[in-house]
Amino acid sequence: MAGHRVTLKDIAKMVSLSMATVSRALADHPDISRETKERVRDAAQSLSYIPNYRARYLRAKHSRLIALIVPEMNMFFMPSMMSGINRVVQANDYSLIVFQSDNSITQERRLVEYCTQLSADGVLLVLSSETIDLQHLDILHEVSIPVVLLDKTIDTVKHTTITIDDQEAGREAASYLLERGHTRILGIFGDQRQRIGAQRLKGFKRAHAEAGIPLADTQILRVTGIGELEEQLERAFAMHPDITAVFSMTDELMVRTHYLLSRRGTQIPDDVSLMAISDGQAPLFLHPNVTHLRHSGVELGERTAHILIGMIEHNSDAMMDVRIRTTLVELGSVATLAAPARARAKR
Amino acid sequence: MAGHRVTLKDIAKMVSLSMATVSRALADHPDISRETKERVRDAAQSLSYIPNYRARYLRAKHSRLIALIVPEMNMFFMPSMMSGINRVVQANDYSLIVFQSDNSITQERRLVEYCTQLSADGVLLVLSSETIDLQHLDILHEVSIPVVLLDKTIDTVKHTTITIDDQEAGREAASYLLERGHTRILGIFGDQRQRIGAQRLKGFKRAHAEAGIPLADTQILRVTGIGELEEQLERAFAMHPDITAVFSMTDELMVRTHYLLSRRGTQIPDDVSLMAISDGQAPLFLHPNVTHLRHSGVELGERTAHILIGMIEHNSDAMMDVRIRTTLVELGSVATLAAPARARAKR
DNA sequence: GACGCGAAGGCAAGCGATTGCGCAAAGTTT
DNA sequence: AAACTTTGCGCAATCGCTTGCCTTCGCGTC
Repeated sequence: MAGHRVTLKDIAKMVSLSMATVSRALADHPDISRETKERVRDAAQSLSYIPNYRARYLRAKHSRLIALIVPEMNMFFMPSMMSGINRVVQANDYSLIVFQSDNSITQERRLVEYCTQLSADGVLLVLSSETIDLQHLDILHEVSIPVVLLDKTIDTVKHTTITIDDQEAGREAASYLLERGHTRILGIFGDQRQRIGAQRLKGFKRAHAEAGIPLADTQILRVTGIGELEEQLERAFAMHPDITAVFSMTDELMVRTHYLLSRRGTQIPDDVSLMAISDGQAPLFLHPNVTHLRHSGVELGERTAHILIGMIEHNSDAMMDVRIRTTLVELGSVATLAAPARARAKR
Repeated sequence: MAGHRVTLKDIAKMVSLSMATVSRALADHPDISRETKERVRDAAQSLSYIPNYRARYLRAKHSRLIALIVPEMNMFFMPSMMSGINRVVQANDYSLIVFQSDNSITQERRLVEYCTQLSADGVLLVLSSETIDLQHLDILHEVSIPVVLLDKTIDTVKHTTITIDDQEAGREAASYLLERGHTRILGIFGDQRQRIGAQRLKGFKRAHAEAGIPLADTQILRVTGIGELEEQLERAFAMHPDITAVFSMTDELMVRTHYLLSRRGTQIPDDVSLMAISDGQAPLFLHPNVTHLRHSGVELGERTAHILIGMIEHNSDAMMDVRIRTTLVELGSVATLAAPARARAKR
C-alpha cells in the first residue's frame, strides 16, 4: 500500500518545516519551540513515521551491532552463554548478530571479515576447533573493532579473553574426589589441542601430584569424537578394575559417560562415583544428580558482553584475561570411601 | 592508527578517477576498461579497502538482515533450530540477528518494532507464552516486512506459519503405545494456552478415541512449570496404579519425567514405558534410550528460513501453513505388553 | 565531411538521517 | 536608540556508496 516508507522529508513537507527542524524536534532538541515539537510529533504520529536507524547509524559512524561467532550450536553450553550475552547486549541497546563457523577456520576467517564489512561495533568470538593462530583477527585491529575471545580460545597476549578458570576447575574436581578417598580416578578429557582441554587436564594432574597419588596415563582418556568414548571407557575399566570414580571434563562427555555406565549396569555412586565440570543443567536430569563444578554460561556470557561493550564505549583496548571461577555443587553422584584416604584428608 | 576507514573516495583520489568509476570498477562493470579496473583494484588492495555494506544497503533500500525473535534459549529445541536457520541464512548472504523476548509480550512488541527500525528484510518469530493475539505484527505488514511464525504459535489466517504437525505427533505417539498393549497411559502436557500443547493433547485424545480406549482426565497432566511435575506425577500414579506407559510432550518434560521415574525406582521399560516427542538428542543420553517421535529442529529451521527468504526475494506474501511430520525412532523405552491389546492391534 | 555509434568515464542525485553554522526577529541591556 | 542576546529555524555538508544520464573521444560509414 504505502509504496515508500515515511521519512523525515515527508513529515517536513507536512508541517512545512525543514528536515533539520523536524529531526531536532523529534530529538527534543532545546532549540526547538514547544509548539513546533508538538506539531511535528503529531505529524509523525499521523504518518506513523518509523525512524531509520541504519541511516542514523551510518551518519553516526557506528552500527550498534555486536557480532557473535560460534563454532557450532551445541545444546549444553551455547544456549545459556548466548542467553547471557543477549541479555546484556539488548539491555545496552545493541543488537546481536550471530554466525556459525561450523568449526571451520576458513568460515571463521570469512565471518571475521564480514564483520568489518558490516562495521560491527564489536565482535565476540568462540574459536573454531581448527583455529591455531589469531592472525585473521588483525584486520579487526586495523579498523579498530574490539574483539573478545571467550570460552574456547587459545593462548594469546594480544586479545582480551574470558574463560572458565579451567585449570583450577580440573584441580578442584580431582581434589574433591581424592579427598573422598578415591585414589584411582578415570579422567575423561576432550581434544587436547584446545586450550580448554589441556588446562583442565593440567589441573587434574596437579591435584594428583599435590596429593601424592600416582596417576597412570591410561587413566586419562582423550576423546576427540564422542563416538570413541565407549571403547576407550571399556578399555580403561578393563585395565584398571580398581577405578572408583570418573571425572568428566564437559557436559557432553558427562551425559554420555553416565549413559554408558548405566548401560553396563554400573551403579552410581555405589560402584563408581561420577563428577564433572558442567554448566549445571544436565546434572539435574540425570539420576542420580551428578556432583559438579559449576560454571555458569549465563554469567560468562554476561561478563563477556559487559567487557566488550565497555571496550566499545570507552574506546579502550586494554587487554585483559579474566577467568571465571567455578563453584562446587554437591549432588548425589560421589561416594565417600572408607578409612585411609579419608584420614589423610582430615589431617 | 588509520584514523578513518578507507573509502571509495580515497581510492578515487589515489588513482585520479571519480568515485563513480571506482565503484563500477570494483563491481566489474562492463563500462570500465580492463586496465582501469586493474589500477583500481591494485589501489584498493594497497589501501586495504573494506567496502561498507551498510552504506551500500542503505542506498539499495534493504539490509540483508533477518531477525529472529525467540522467547528464550532453552537447551532442547533452540540450538538445533537456530543452527538450521543460521545455516541457510548465511548461505544466502543474509545475517541473522537474534533477540530474546524473555516470554514477555511487552518485550516481543518492542522487538518487533525494533525490527522495523533496523529495517530487517524479514522476521522469524517464535511467540512468547504471553502472546495471545498478533496485532503487534501489523506494523510489519505496513512496512511490508515479511514474517513467518515458527514452532510456538497461535492460530492465525494472516501469517505464514511453520510448525511440527503437533496433533498428528500426539496421535501417533499414543497409537504406538496403545498398539503395544498399553491401555492406561499417562500423558504429560505443557501449558494448554499454547497451541502446541493443545494440539498434541488433541491428538493424544483422538488416538484413544479411535482405539476405543477410555481416557480419564486424571491421566492427563497439564504442567505449566517444571516444578509441578513431581507432585502431579505422584498423584497420578497413586490414582492410577495401572499406568503402564508415560507419554511426554516435550524433551524438557521427558528428561524430568525420566529422572523422577528413576529416582522412585521405577524401571523403564519394565515397570513403565516411556515415550516422547523429541528433537532426538536427549533420548540418546538417557538410559534406556527413549523411543520418540522425532522432529528435527534443524529441518524446521532450514525450511523456515528458506520460506522467509523466498518471501523476501519474490516479494510474495502468499500465506502458507506448513506442518512438518515427525518420524518414529524406536529405542529401548517401550515394552510390548501381552495378549489382549496386542491381538486387537493385529487384527 | 557530416553523422552515428560504442567505449570509457564523470556529474550529480539520491538512500535517510544529523549537525555546525548562519540568520532573522524578538527581547534585553545600557 | 544602538548594541547584544536569545530564540527558533533553515542551509548545506556529510556518512559511503550506487546509478541514471550525459559527455567526450575515436573511429567507421555513406
